[in-house]
Amino acid sequence: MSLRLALRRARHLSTAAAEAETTAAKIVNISGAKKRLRKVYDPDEALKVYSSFSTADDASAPPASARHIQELAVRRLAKSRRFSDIEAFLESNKSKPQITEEPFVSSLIKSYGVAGMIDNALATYNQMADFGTPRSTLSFNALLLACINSKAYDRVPIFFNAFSEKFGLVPDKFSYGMLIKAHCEMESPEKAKETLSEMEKKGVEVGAVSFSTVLHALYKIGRVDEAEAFWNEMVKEKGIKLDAGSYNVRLSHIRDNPESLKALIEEMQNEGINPDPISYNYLITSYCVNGMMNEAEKVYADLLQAKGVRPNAATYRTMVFHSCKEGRYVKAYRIFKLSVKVGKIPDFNTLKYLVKGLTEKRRMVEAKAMVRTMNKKFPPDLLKAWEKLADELGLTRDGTEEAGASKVEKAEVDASKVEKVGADSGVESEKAST
DNA sequence: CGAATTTATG
Repeated sequence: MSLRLALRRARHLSTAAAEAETTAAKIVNISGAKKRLRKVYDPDEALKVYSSFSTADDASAPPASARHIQELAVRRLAKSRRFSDIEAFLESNKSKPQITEEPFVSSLIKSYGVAGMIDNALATYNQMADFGTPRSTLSFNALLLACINSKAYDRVPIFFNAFSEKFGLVPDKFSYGMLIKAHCEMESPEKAKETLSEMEKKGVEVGAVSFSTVLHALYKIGRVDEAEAFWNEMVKEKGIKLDAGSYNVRLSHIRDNPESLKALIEEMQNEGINPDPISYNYLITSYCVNGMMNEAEKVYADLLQAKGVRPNAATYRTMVFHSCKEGRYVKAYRIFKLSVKVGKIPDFNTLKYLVKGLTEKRRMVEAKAMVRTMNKKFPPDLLKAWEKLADELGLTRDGTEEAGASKVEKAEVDASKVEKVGADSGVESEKAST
């Protein structure tokens, strides 16, 4: 008997070891690396995943995916403010043979942008002559994007003019799109509008994105009348092709009136444009803050049934928060469970609100289940605060591992029930017992 | 698979 057990255990251990070895040392497969990076929050681990992957295949893999993984790793490092590591890592790529390929250099430039290191991005762009890398709008746009990601908006028009002239590059709709974004961020919609006219003059297509960027900027600085006139001008006179994003900009500025929101969503459907999750989130939020929880729930329920649209993480967060606010904690808990199932879990503060509410309502089973679930799901930086919260609420015992402890706790709960028949505040006795 | 846009922080 014990031999069989031992054998089984040995086999189990060896598979586990083999698995650990494959994940740590070699990830040949790209989607595997991506999956793993999404879960790995330690920047060193992220770097290891990236380098094991990038050394594993030099030329064979689709380079676009590899570059995406590089940006993910840089993002993780930047979050921990490990800028010298980022520099060392990205600079080391400059000795690789692919440095003569423009997409490869562009990826380095964009990665520096993601890290907020705009001077390194610019230096890399200037080095391209030394590398012998050809220039096109690809690297030009990468540099502009790096400025935007670094929030160095004032540099965008400077680089835009200087480098397009110096290297004889013809800006495309993406270049112009980023120039427009920069002007909008610097609160000068006039210049953004001028850029739009320049695009028309040069025969570059003005699409929904560029248009929506300017529209949003106008609303944001409170020029509502001008925004509406701009919509009429561009849509009715110039026949711009709209998308859900354009309508979402308008929806975002109808806050207090759920009926108007609903009407505008119907209008977009009549125009043949499908509302996206963001559109529905505006409607749901508006119902919630105007005390129309049942209507909000109906939109949410329809969204779960609908084909082609899914609730996103913000949908679950809004529904959980406002259900809690209305005291509907069990309903909120059900929504939370679904969000876990689909991997779109609300943020820490929302879940804090929920677990506190469940505890106050004496829904201990649900509260403890929640603590256990999130112990597995939260990244390390949030896990500490979560464990502290669970401790304060007296939820650290999960009631299954230690039978004795859970019995004692159960007895205490029952006692408090008997003590205060009809009273609904069990919070104090809970605090006292911990 | 991807270049530029748009939510809510209660």
